[in-house]
Amino acid sequence: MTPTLDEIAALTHVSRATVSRVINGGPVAEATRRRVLGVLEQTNYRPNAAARTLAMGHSGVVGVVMHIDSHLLFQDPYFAQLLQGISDVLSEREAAMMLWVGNRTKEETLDNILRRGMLDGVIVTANYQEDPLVDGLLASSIPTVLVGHRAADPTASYVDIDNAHAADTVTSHLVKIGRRRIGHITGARGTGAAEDRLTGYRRAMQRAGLLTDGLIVEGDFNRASGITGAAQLLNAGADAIFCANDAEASGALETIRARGLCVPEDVALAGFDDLEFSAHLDPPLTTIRQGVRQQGSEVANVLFELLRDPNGGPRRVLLPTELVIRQSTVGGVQRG
Amino acid sequence: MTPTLDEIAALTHVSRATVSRVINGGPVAEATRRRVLGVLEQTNYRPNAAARTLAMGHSGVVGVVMHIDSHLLFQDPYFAQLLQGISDVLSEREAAMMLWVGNRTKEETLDNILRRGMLDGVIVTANYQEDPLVDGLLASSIPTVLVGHRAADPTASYVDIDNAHAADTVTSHLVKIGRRRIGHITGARGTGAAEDRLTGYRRAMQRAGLLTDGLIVEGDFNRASGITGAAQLLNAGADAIFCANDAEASGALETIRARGLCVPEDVALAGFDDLEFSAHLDPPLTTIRQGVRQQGSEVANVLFELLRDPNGGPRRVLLPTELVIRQSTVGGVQRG
DNA sequence: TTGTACGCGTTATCAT
DNA sequence: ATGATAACGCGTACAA
Repeated sequence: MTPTLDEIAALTHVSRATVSRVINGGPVAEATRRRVLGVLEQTNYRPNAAARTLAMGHSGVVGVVMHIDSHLLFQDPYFAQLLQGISDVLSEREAAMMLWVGNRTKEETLDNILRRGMLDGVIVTANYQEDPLVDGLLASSIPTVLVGHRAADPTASYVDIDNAHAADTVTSHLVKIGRRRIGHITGARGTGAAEDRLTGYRRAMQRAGLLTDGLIVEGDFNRASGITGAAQLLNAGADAIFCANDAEASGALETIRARGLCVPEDVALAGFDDLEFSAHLDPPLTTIRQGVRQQGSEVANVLFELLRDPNGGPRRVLLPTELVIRQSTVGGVQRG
Repeated sequence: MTPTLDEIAALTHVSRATVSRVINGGPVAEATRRRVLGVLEQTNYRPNAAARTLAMGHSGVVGVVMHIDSHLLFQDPYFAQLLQGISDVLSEREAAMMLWVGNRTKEETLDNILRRGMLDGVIVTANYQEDPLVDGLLASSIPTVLVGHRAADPTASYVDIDNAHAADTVTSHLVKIGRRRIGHITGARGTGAAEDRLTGYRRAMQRAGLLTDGLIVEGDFNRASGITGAAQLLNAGADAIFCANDAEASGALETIRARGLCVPEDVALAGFDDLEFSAHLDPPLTTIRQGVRQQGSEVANVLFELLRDPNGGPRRVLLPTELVIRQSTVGGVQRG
C-alpha cells in the first residue's frame, strides 16, 4: 500500500502540511524539500485521488459519453477516432477519462453519470435533435460540450462540422460536372447530420435551378439503405447520387454495377466521411473528409477553455471539411 | 448544486447518520424514512462520490487500458467490440469505467493510472510478451486481469482464446481438403497471438507429416504484409495460405488474383478473426471466429470474481473459437 | 519557513 | 431507532 501523507511526515520529522507543500510546490526550504522528496521516492508515495478530490473540489476526470447503437460503434471507425482525439488532449493535460457507451437507456445512463459525480466536465456526442441524455447533461451543473449540435439549444457549447455547407459543396461539384438529375439518399431521420446534409443538397440544387422531385429517398446511414435507395433513384432516372455517408455509397455502388451501369459515365457517385475503404472502392469514391480525430481534440480543448472561464458564454466551433474528388465523379483523372 | 448530507439532515430534523442509513438501507423507522426520502427526492440529492470513496475504501471504478497503436485502433473493430463487452458487464454491476488508450509511452501511462489511484481493479490488453505497462500493473496492488496472456507470468489472471488450438484447426482443415504445401503468414513478432498461431500451424503440419521449409513468412497483422507475404509464398509453390488474421488475408487475396490464380482452386486461403468484411470478400473467407464482445464481458466478470475473492488464486479462462468454413477453401459449397 | 487546525462529505462505530 | 463522534487522506487559511 502507498503510505499516507501523515506517515511521510512522521518519517521525515516535519508536519503533514510541509509534505503537502513539497508535493504541490509551496514555499519550503531546499534542505527539507530534498529530504522529503527522498522519502517520497523511497516509499513510492502516491496521493489518494479521492481525498484530493474531496479537498480541492475537482477531480481531474472528464466524462465522455457516446450513447450510440452498438452496431454503429463497430462498423464505423468514427467512434475510435473521436476517442483518440479526445484522449490526446486529455492526457496532455493530465486528465483522466471516464467513458460511457450506450448499453443502457439514455435515462439510466444520465442517472449513472450524475450519480457518479465529481466530474470536472463532460463531452457528449449529440447526434439526434432530441435527446434526454444531452438535455439532462446540459441542465446539470456539469460543464458540458457537445460533439455535434442542436439548433434548439443556443446556450450549449459544441464542436461540429458544417454539414450543410459540405453537402452544398458536393452537390455543386456534381452540378459543375454537368449532372442535372442529382439524387440524394438521406441519413437517419432525426439526426442533425442527416437533416443538415439534406438542407445543403437542397440549397445547391435550388441555386442551380434544378428540381429535386422524386430524387430524395430516405436512408439510415447504413450500407443496406444505399442499396435500396440507389435502386429507387436509378428508376427515377438519376444521373448522379449523393449519399449521406460512405457506407450508403458503397451500397449504392453495388446496385449501380449490378445494373450494368458505369460510374461515373452513367451515374456519378459521391459520399460523405472519407472512410478508410472509400479510396479503395472501384472506382475510388468522391466524398467529404472530416477530420474526426481533430474534432475530438478540438472538443476537449473547448471543454478545458470552458472550465478555465465558465462565464465566457457558450463556445461554438465549426470545423472545416474538405471535398475529396476521386474517380467516382471525375472519371479520367489521375489517381491521388 | 446537490445538497450535502448535513443539509438534508437539517431540513428533515434528524442526524446525518440517519439520512445515511435511509440511503444505504440501514435500520430506520418507517415514518422518518419516508420523510427523509421525500426531501431526498425534492432536493435531488446525489451523494458525493469522492467522499464516499474516501470513507468506504473503494470507488466502483474500473480501469480499462488498451495501449495499442492508434492506426490499429482505427482499422480494427476489435477495440470497440471488446470495450462494448466490458462495458456491458460494468454497467450491469453499476460500475464506471476509466479508459486509457495509447497516446503516451507505456511508462507514462502506467504512472498515470497508478497516480490516479482509487481504482477497484484494472483490465488491460496484453498483446506483447514483454510489456512494462502490464508488468507494472501486475506488480501494483490493484487487482488486474489481462486480455490475452503471457506464459512468463503464471500468477496473472487472464482471459484469452486458444490461439494455438484454433490455428491448428484451420491448418488441419487445409490438410483435410488435400493441400500439401500450406504456407503461413505470421502476425507481428513478439505478440502472443502471432507466436501461438504459428505454433498451432506448425503442430498441425507436423502431425500431417508435411514440411514447412520456405512456407513461413513474417507478417505484421496488416493488409500490406499479406500482399507481400503472399507473393513470397506463391513463388515457393504454396497451394494454400493461412494468414494470421483477416486483414493479411485480404491483402493476400489481392496478390493471388493479380497473378490470375483462382481461389480456392489454385490456392486455398484462410484467415483469423472473422471480421465484418471477411464474409463479403470474393470469395468469402474461411476464418476463425472469436467472440470479441463475449471476451470483453468475460474479462469483466473475471475481474469482479477476483474482487469478490482476492485470495482465490489467479483466474485463467480460455474462450472457445469457431472455424468458419467459406468458399475461399471449399469452392462449391453453398453460401452460409 | 514551518506547524496548527479546520473543512471537504461520507461511512461506520459506539453509545443511548 | 437514533444521535454523537471518529475515521478516511488531503489542501489550506492562519498563526507562529
